[in-house]
Amino acid sequence: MLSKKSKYAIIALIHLAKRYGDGPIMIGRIAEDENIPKKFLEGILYELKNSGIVNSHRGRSGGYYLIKKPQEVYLAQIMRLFDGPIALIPCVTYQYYEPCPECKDEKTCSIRHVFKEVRDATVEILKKATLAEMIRIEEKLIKQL
Amino acid sequence: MLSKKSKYAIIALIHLAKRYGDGPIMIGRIAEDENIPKKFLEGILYELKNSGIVNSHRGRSGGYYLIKKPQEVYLAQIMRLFDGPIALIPCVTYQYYEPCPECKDEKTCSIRHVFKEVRDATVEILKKATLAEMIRIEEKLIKQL
DNA sequence: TTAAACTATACTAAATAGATAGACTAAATA
DNA sequence: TATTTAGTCTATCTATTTAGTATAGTTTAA
Repeated sequence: MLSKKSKYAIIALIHLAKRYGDGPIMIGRIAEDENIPKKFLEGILYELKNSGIVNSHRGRSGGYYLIKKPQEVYLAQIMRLFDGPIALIPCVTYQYYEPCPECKDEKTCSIRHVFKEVRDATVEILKKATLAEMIRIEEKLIKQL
Repeated sequence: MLSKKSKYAIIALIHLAKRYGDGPIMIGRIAEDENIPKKFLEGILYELKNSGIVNSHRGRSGGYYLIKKPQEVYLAQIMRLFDGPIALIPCVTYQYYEPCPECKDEKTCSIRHVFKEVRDATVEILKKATLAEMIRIEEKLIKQL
């Protein structure tokens, strides 16, 4: 399951992406608009800042804003930041590789083979899902109502 | 991530599927061959029995055996049994549906839309992955060595 | 100079994961 | 029929993670 941290991060980033170029948005504003506990969101935005996706200004009329372009931030990246690997078993991750302790031979492991397929399919979808694309999808869904 | 329970269940079921029709296999045998803690595996096989995938005989020469055909047991089913829904957010599951508390409008939610795609792609792969198919994949991988 | 807003660390409650313990029941066989 | 073997079933334990709160700052614009 996607953690609340990832979910809130995605929601907050979409919020910022919709206002890309408008200057800093206050944490309290985002928290209220998006129904996210403010204190919790503070920590999330702080991590997003440390990883170079957003930036902030302090003090009065401060807030957070996106520094990457909305079409350059994709969900896979955000999820990896907060939840770690996207793969469902550690032996098919690139960045967090670990062998399965009970595995007899990784090269012939059918479980690994299937979960690698799952991982590849998932990553393909989550790399296409940029913030810009998320906004586009929402607009499309609204039109269809 | 896949839980150890699901992983061990899949391994044990593949073990039984390879010996389908050979009569009961002891828990201790499976545990030793597959490097799974025996007591832990007991509980797992017990759950698999209660959900009608395997059956068992007690006493001397007892053990577990598959009652469903290897081509009728697929990974999605095993994972749902031990780990719950395959979807990454509860608003796109069929069997465990729950609305996201922070969601403003489910019908136009782009996050939901993308994670529904992920879910569908994952389920498609995990439904094809029957025990019979897992054995076939392993054989293919061995030949390729 | 003050209040709004971010920075940083630490803490806690609840849930879950991974496993173990132990008493019990059934079946085979010597 | 006594004994051994192996599954049955419930309970417990411990460590980790998750989700969220608390507190004590520091910056900066108005």
